[in-house]
Amino acid sequence: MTAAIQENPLFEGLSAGERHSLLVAGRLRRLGKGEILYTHGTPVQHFYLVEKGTLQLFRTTPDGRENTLGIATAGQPLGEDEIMDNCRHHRVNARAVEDSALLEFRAAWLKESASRYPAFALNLLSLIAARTHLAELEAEHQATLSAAQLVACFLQRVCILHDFDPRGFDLPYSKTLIASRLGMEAETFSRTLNKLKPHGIIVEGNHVAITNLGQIADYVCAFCSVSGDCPTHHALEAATRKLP
Amino acid sequence: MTAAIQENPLFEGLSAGERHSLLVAGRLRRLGKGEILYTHGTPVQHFYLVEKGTLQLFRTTPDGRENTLGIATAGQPLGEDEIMDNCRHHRVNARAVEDSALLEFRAAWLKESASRYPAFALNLLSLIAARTHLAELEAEHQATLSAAQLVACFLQRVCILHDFDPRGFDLPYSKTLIASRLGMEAETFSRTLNKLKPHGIIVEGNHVAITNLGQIADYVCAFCSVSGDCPTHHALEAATRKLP
DNA sequence: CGACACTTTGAAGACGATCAACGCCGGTGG
DNA sequence: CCACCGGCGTTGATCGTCTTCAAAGTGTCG
Repeated sequence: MTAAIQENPLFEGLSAGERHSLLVAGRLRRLGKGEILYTHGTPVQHFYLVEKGTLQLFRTTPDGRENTLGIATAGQPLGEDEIMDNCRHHRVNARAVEDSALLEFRAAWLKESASRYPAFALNLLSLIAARTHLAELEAEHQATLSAAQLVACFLQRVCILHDFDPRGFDLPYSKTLIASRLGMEAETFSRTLNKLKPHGIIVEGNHVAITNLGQIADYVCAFCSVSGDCPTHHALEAATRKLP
Repeated sequence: MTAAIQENPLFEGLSAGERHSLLVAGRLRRLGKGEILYTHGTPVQHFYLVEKGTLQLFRTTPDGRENTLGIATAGQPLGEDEIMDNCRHHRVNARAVEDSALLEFRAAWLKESASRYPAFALNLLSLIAARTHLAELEAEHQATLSAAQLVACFLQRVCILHDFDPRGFDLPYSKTLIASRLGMEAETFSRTLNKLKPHGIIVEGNHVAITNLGQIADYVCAFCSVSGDCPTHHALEAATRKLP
């Protein structure tokens, strides 16, 4: 049992005993790179917690395009929205983009646990509410920001989410996947990376260096409605201050 | 107390007594056209249910643009995401675009009620999960659909949401507001309306007629990942079948 | 070594934003 | 009663951005 599970905010405020009685219901599930966890249209049977690895959540349109909705890494829940929305069938596909491990629970377990432990229900509500906020923000970004601004915002989030050193880190996923996640073509993404240099982000190959937070704020955050309240940008500023 | 409140899905599965004990905590609040309910940055103090009228939820960016995130009409909850996400301060502004009435509850009431009544907590989870799904879908649409496709999808939703006759109805809000809601310029919106005629939607002035669902499906839904499962499009087909 | 996925670059084209101008309407005030 | 104004909606011309199509370089894995 990794820290990503044990210290998951979903179980905050529960006693060690309660936590244990919830977690024993989970079964370990391993996926190889490229393996499918579930596909659009199949019955919703499980709730998952990612223990290790990376999952791609995506949809396909009738005209054959593939659309990445999310990238789930260690600690992230999977399927909670479909279960709570009383979806019988999956709305998205989930695929491992690298060798991964998940904790698998029956779908009904989630609702039962929410009914039994009010603290768990509130944690779950908090988690889904936060996800809603992110999704709404993303819709706003897609509608108002340029490709380069989207990429800059994404790179900041990646850096914080994976606890990387802002001064230099490697992209944790392929550029193709990131481009798909951002709703742009791989060509546009590639071209865009070079345009970020004058705005405080240097990308060479797979390596990213966030060199000037002030420039990034002027270039991206100034056009986002969250702007001054952006937890990601603040976290980056705090992380940078701690460094020599 | 209107039906929009009494029959709100939020109270489904609760006894009449439980429902009453929840609703007595609400205070009626009236807003005139253009009046502000709350603004970005002010403390989150209340949860609201819209009883009548229309509210615009919007953000402003540092560079002075106004961004409409949502349009809330009768029956819709307001503020539940910010409360459940433990936001202390509002992330958005809310303004009445016409004379409106709301039922106002203390913010803490929402969490207390969710803790006390598991059925209420599950309804709340369901509601927020559905909202998440919509927000994610909207992000996908913004990233992949053209302006004309966005408008066509929106007009279908408006027709179902307000229970209009698909063969002919008037737009319930100003075109400026709709354009802002869809993240496009008013000029683009205006031009776009004329392009929809060959695809099954005729707009003249404020009047909309949805004339050919098959064409709309080919033009919009075929490029959306929900496509065959789209509840809105299905509802429209069902509504059309019932008509002479 | 060869197949194949990933990445990059170039050139052409489509699309939406922007700026500008005008018609329309409802309200205000003289 | 009419002149004026501001908000709204439409239309035209132009421009920048992103997609698309094409081609070639890079890397990995069998």
